[in-house]
Amino acid sequence: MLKSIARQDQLSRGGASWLPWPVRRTFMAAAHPMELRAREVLFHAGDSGDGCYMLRSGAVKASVIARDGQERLLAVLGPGSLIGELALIDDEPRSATVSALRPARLMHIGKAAFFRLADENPVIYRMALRLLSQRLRGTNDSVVAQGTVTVCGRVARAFASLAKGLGEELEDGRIVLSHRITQSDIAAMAGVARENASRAVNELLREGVLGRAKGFYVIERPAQLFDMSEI
Amino acid sequence: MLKSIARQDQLSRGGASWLPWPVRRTFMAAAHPMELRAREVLFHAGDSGDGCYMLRSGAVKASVIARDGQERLLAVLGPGSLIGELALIDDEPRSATVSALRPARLMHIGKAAFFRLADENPVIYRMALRLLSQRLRGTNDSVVAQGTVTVCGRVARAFASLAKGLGEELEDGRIVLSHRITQSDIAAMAGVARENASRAVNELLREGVLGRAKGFYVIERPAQLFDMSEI
DNA sequence: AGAAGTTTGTGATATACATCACAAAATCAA
DNA sequence: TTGATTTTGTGATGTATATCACAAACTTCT
Repeated sequence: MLKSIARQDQLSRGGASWLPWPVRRTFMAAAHPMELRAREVLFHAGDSGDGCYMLRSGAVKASVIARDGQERLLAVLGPGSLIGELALIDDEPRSATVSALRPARLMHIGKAAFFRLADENPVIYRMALRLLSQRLRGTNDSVVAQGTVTVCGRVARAFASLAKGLGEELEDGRIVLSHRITQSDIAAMAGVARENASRAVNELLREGVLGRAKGFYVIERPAQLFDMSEI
Repeated sequence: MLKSIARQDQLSRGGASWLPWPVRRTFMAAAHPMELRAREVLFHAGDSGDGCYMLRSGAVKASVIARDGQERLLAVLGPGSLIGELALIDDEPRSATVSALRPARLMHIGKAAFFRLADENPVIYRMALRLLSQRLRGTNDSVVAQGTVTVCGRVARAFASLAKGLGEELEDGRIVLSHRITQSDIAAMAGVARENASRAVNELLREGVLGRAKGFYVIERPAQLFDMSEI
């Protein structure tokens, strides 16, 4: 029997599930359901954006294209994740491109509705602050890691991030990433060349930290992986 | 005559100055003034923290020590900046060490007081969300820059960040960093070796983007510097 | 099933950057 | 001032990682 990581650790996915039930219902009532086909783009970096999204099912990635044309994956997000909240809050353009890795169902909530609800229920503001706060801790860590951690460590971090975003924990503690992930994705998350991501992944497989099952990556020893990811 | 960059662009410093005046007065009434001597530590990464601080005068740095012992500067902050808001919001330990670069005056506001005031004045929540949102955009950019931008570009980014944190704009548009900054600081901000920071700084001086006056760095061509800092 | 496309593995080479070493210059302390 | 300390500049060398090249192993499509 599978238990989503998100269930234990909602915050890391930015889920709204822990909002008090009445608030949550009002919130959902103000939101509109929508769907994305695989590879469909939700929005592009630079777009002006009204509102944010909550991912109900499926998986999406947030990425930016650097000046030199390289794509860098900022995150791979699974069910429960809040998406596009930056533009909602500060009226600046979308900071990243978000697209579906596989068919996805989302709820959209507009800016006006969001702030109206939040003004009535400050718990929503608190939730949003916590979420951004957690994300900021994560990116701060990434900045430091990028400069001090070796390729293999950064690849380990990429897997740790994937585990948080879309991992499902088995009873024995192992974590399955039930989505086909290419080494190019890993490379784009870790910020390394694809060839070196390949070597690092094999290193992790050889060490037994990582495994494969039915074409999916499995984190065999989460504790060790997370430890490698520490800065 | 000097004009602080913060005056034009409060948000980038996280200043609360644009809060409606009545709210601002209530806010300040709930806060306690305090001082730091040069080099004094406000808090260490890992400390538990109650409340946050607003920098009234002076300058502080936020840094983390990576696993390998390297110090990485996340930011150098000037008057108007909000400090320590992450631990305030999410009850986790302090994410970085903050210490004074020179004598500093701050206001401290406790967690309970902050949330009481914010519940009464949602504009405070909105301000805090905007602030975190802006910071998140900044760190996201840093992550991408770290992986795709060359040493000289990252050093340019460090200067751009310093300009936002404690720059003062002259009438002619140049920006003075009225604080003694060592190349080691630059290196720690850019995430490069000190020797290479030295070479990059001299490159920028040679190109005329950067200059020196009375021992302080001057950004001679801000537009060009900011352009170099784009990802 | 077979062709076409994509992903992966791996050696060889190139390169940006770190590290080392040390002297010159600037700053600080008495 | 003058010695001590910190900061800076710059060559020489080392190393991790990017880049190139190409074949093998998978997927996907019809």
